[in-house]
Amino acid sequence: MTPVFALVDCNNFYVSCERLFNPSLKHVPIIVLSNNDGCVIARSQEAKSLGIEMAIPAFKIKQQIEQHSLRVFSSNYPLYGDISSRVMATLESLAPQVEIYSIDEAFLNLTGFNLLGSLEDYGQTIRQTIGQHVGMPVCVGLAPTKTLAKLANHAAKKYPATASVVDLTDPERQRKLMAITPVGEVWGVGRKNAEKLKRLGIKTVLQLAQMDKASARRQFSILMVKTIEELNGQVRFALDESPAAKKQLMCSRSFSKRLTEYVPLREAICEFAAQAAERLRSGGQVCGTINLFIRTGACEPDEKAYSGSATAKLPTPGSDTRTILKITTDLFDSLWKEGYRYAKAGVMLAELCDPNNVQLDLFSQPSARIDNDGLMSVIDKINQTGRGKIWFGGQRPKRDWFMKQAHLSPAYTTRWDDLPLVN
DNA sequence: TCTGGGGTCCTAGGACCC
DNA sequence: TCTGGGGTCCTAGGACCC
Repeated sequence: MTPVFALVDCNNFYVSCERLFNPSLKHVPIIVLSNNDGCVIARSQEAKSLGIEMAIPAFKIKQQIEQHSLRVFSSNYPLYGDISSRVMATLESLAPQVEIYSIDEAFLNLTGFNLLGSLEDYGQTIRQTIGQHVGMPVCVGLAPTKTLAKLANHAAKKYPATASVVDLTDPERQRKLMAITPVGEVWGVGRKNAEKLKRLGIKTVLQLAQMDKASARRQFSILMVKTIEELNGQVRFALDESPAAKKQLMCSRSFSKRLTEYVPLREAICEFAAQAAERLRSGGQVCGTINLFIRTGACEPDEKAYSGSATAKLPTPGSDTRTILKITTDLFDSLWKEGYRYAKAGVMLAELCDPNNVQLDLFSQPSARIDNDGLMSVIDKINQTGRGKIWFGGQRPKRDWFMKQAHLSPAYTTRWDDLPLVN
């Protein structure tokens, strides 16, 4: 049976989320900024047409923002996350197998799925259903492999004549599309490898599909070979419905201003460590090691630069904020150096594992293995009803180093006070 | 003044073992 | 003392994704 994968990808996802509850934003140019209002991470079609580039720092386009009355938003992840889960829930009702690939896209496995009409009709059904249930515009690409489905989706976005759905199951159609698509558009071919491929004379996707696999293995990696095979219709990347457990978890931020004093930086680091620990517990995991990094700014060349990183092992894997804070602050004391202007820091929890599957220390007492006094779960429960109700001594949530969010929209769907009103 | 945050996988090279 | 081959494990760095 020929495999059929669909890739459903939301159009300008963050921008579309902002528009859902604010109709005045339709048809006007909008951009959404990264954390700290740093750079552009989403653009409406109108903003793209104005030539606003992806990932450009906001300060560089100040003039364009004023000139074209661009509407600017800070990223609002509680809102985007909630809209995302609604889109995914709708998709789960439309296909037998769904792999949530990112916040705004999902692969469906439609192999052998009994469709009433054509694949293209089903793509339109998906679009209409998500439009009706959530109000989110999406594009759908259909093909025998994930890599080709990605390509089909790209075409559905790029060419209006496709009505946002492209069925790329026909080999002749695959060839035609691959011949006019630059190689850098392929899923898995990034900027570096696209440049390298071009130097080898491979400029289109079709040329990559026809590349000699042995030569691809030599000059790139096994991933490039798999990508070539996928472009030729052979499934090398299967649908993954239940992604593997996380292996590491990070909480890091740039500060809204440089930190030069010991205490505020320590508070920030404690905050990151506590947040990371909370996420660790919410995933039902424990961690074996903790890594801390602190560093100065990268974009001020005349400033004294310092970047420090250190790792420590937990005596036994755990997820207790008290333990994690203690180790993190010890690491901080080993890294801290006076006289620098710190711009960013982060805490990474690694060697994550299932608490029931922990490799025991020969000499550890069972009671010391897992945080079992119940304190953490009580704190988590309380904090679930509103962030930052309870915190530990070293933390100072929402201090002035906290990220800049000058253009934040309301949390329409996740905070009672922000519910939109209908008059 | 101002350039995100959070992940995964692959490879090369070194240490160490037999 | 020198040399060879084969293997594992770990780490750092790089590339990719969104």
